Amino acid sequence: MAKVTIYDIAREAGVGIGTVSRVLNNHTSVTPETRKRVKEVARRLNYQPHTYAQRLARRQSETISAIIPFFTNYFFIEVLQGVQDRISQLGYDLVLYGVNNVDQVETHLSRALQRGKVDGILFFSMKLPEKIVARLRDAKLPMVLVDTVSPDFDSISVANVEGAYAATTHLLELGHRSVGMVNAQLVSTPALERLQGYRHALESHGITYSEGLVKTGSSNKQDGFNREAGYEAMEEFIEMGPDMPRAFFVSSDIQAMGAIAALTESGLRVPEDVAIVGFDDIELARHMRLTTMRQPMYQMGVLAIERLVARMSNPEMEILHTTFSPTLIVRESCGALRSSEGMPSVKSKQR
Amino acid sequence: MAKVTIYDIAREAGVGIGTVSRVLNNHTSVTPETRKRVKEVARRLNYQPHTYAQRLARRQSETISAIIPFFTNYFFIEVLQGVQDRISQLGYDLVLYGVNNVDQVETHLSRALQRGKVDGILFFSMKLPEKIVARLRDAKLPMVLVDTVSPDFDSISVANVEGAYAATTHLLELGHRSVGMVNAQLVSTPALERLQGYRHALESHGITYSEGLVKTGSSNKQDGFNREAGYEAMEEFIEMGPDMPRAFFVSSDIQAMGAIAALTESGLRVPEDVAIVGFDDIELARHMRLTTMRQPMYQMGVLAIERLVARMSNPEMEILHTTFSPTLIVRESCGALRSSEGMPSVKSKQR
DNA sequence: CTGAAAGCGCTAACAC
DNA sequence: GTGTTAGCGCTTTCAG
Repeated sequence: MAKVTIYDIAREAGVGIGTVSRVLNNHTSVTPETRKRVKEVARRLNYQPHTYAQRLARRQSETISAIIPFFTNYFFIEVLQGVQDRISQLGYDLVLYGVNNVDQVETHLSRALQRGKVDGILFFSMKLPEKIVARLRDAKLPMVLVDTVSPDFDSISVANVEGAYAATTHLLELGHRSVGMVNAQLVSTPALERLQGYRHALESHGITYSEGLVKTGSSNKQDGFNREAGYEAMEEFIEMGPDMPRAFFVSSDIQAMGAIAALTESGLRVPEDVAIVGFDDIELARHMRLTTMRQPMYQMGVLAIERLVARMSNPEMEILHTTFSPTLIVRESCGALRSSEGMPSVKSKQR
Repeated sequence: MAKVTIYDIAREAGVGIGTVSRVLNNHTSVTPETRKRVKEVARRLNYQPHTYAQRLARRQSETISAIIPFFTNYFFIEVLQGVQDRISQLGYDLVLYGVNNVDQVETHLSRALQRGKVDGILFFSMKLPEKIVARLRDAKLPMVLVDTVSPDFDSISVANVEGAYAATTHLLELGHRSVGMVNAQLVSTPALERLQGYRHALESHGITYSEGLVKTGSSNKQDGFNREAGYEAMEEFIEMGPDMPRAFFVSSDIQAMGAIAALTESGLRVPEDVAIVGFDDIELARHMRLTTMRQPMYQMGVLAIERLVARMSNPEMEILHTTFSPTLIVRESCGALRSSEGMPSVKSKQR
């Protein structure tokens, strides 16, 4: 590999390195003529600037890091696409710190905090370790939170209350008077907020909220946002027998998968016997024809980068919290669509 | 943020910067005493080395980049976990270039090739642009291919022939004499190899291979590895009427999803009427109870990094191609499990 | 406009 | 052992 430096160019073009630097960085005040000559030589020599020499001299890294839990799966992958697209348009590099378990959060954050390494951080879907907050603040490193919130930093998230309200309302407007909820553990903020939205929807339709109609299941992996928990919760509902609601708002699509499995195994059909609305719109949801609340993941990623860049260029900017409204995606699981085909599930046809 | 440099430390500790550098880099030949003192001061001043100054001086980036198609979704996410875990153990940074469409491949590759930027590249699941090969070779930048192959570079991939053979054999051993295949476009190497394995399996069981029993569908997005193509292919089979095979090897899980939908919509049940075996073991497969060939994705990621690091430290090393054997995961879609046992519980199906 | 020179912060070769 | 001195390759004053 040619190890061409600006000195080589300077020599060849018969100018000083300062001038070379100027034309390469599109600075003003260089004669069109010399500019042309330098550019010409640079191309001929196949010059490439050395990334780290630039970063050192410019005192900025032109890179952004993302600390992201791998286990959120589809959500993160979609958001990441938005992040990636925007970031590369802006000419930044993305260094990824994927977190497989909570212990890695601190390690990775520390690395990202290494002096000069990154110009900004995106922190995803996890609660920010308290001990880090202080370090972060006096490191003065711009950071924006995605899918999680803290008063100290900018954030991009989803309107959970509103989304749950819309989901529940949809079921109500379909004529259901008894709507249950399969929720995740209340230690999780999204779970809490979605419960709120569910409850509000009920009440503003003149229906009394009842604790007995909200179940969580015991599997607490990922705060209950998992398939088993959904399965277990629905099993409990099924045990209620005839009193069981015929419509459910489930706090995540992945739980809805479990819930539907439980239903199917008990000979209950979706949506003929039971209507389901989920939350997230993971890829699975489309295949399963699940009605659900979609989060604008790609846009969230794009905005996250834009917000971060904005803060980088103006650290004194007021802290901004943006929430996106999820959209109701009507498919078949809620029964709103009249369909002769039913749900294309392997199991639903086996019985 | 404290902008502490080794000069500050040197002054405070009453030594030269050389000495400071030595103790910080755990070099030999420093009196235990001064070593202790320097470390002490460094900690007190909360010193952090400047990443890019180090990289410039050391002439190595301690970072690896991955160029990876986002659209392979689940596969890539799993592999990435292995990559991430191993990479951070080794103390490297991962810069990610996610590709959303083919045009980005070259852009991203060029960026990764920027002088000094990375010590090595991981290139995933896509065919390497010819024009790049040359540049890559004389950039002398170590690169390993994952899930794709080229004679010029190390690679980690999956034994497609073998996997397809195993899948087909499984169906054959279940008693099926007529086994069809839903394949992807033959322009894709994996598709070609999987066809080979299918054919070999047939022939070594004394069954004549027939072209009429292999269908692809017309949707050519991602070389036919998509849901619609699977759906279309299966529709064609269904039109065969009574001559239609009752068992199918499908070249990817995502196609299998489409195929199953087509079957279900025609009133055919899986596995009672038709047996299906897929390939990949994406997350969806578990939920759909799809029998399939699992690729050891996490390990592939780990090995990819190890291979890359090996090559970085020894560029003259002979080029190595490693193929992993996929494992047959028996679930319900193939009919091997007796349905009289009832539906397995959700939990028992978890990995 | 442009050349020379002084850093950016660290590593490493070289004397003492 | 340890201080000194060159770089690493580029950006950015500062004179002219």
